[in-house]
Amino acid sequence: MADIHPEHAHIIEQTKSNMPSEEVLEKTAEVFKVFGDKTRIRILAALSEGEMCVCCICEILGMSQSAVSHQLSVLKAARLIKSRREGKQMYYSLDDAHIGAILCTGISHVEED
Amino acid sequence: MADIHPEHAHIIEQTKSNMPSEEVLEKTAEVFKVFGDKTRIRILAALSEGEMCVCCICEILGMSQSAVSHQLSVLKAARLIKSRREGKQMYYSLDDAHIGAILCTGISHVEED
DNA sequence: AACACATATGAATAATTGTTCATATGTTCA
DNA sequence: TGAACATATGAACAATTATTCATATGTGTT
Repeated sequence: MADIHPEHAHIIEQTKSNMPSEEVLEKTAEVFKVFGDKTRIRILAALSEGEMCVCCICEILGMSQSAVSHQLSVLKAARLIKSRREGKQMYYSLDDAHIGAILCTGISHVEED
Repeated sequence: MADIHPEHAHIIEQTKSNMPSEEVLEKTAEVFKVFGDKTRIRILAALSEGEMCVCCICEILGMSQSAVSHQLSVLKAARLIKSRREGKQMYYSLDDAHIGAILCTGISHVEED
């Protein structure tokens, strides 16, 4: 690590004190990490159309029930989606409006340019 | 994969046709994946305070020059940051306002609740 | 040109992670 | 209760990735 130049000391201190806490940054990275997988993004994109059962998600993604279910549990653990049982089927949906907003922001960023 | 129930066929088709293209979803996941690492989030959070040289980033994060430089190159390849040389030093900054906005959205989501 | 400084990069390693396969759990219906 | 259906989950494997170490590249100074 290079030495600290005296003229940098100020900006270093100021930046450190303005940054969010390590805990917040860590949790933020964890949230983005969950968004950072193609299968999970596809699931979220499907659910942004409305609540859906597991077999529909499998069909839309063209993936195995097991693979989808594993990813649903990752999404649920991160509180990006919630579930509701109706008879034999489980219906999943986005946990709150925030999730759809984050997804849209990311998609917009990609679509622009 | 479970069979498709006739009453689900409609929602499956409709959802499929409303979803963004596979290419967009793939790229979106890639962008979020880059946000999905604590070191990179810390770098972005530091840069959201303003442009900064590598040695300052190292000092703020308390990490080795090599580790920081590797992550800077990941961020640059994903066009989340841009760089500018001034003498011996490289100054990095967020690539555009979008990046700060995505970061803020994620942080806000974590901070709320 | 030679040296010191700031940053970048290749190779290696350890850790994390997504999918598959097999099987378990929970629900409905006969 | 037993069979069929829908979903969940544990273990294993392959693939990806973040850091470290060593070294290379690029820039200013003498």
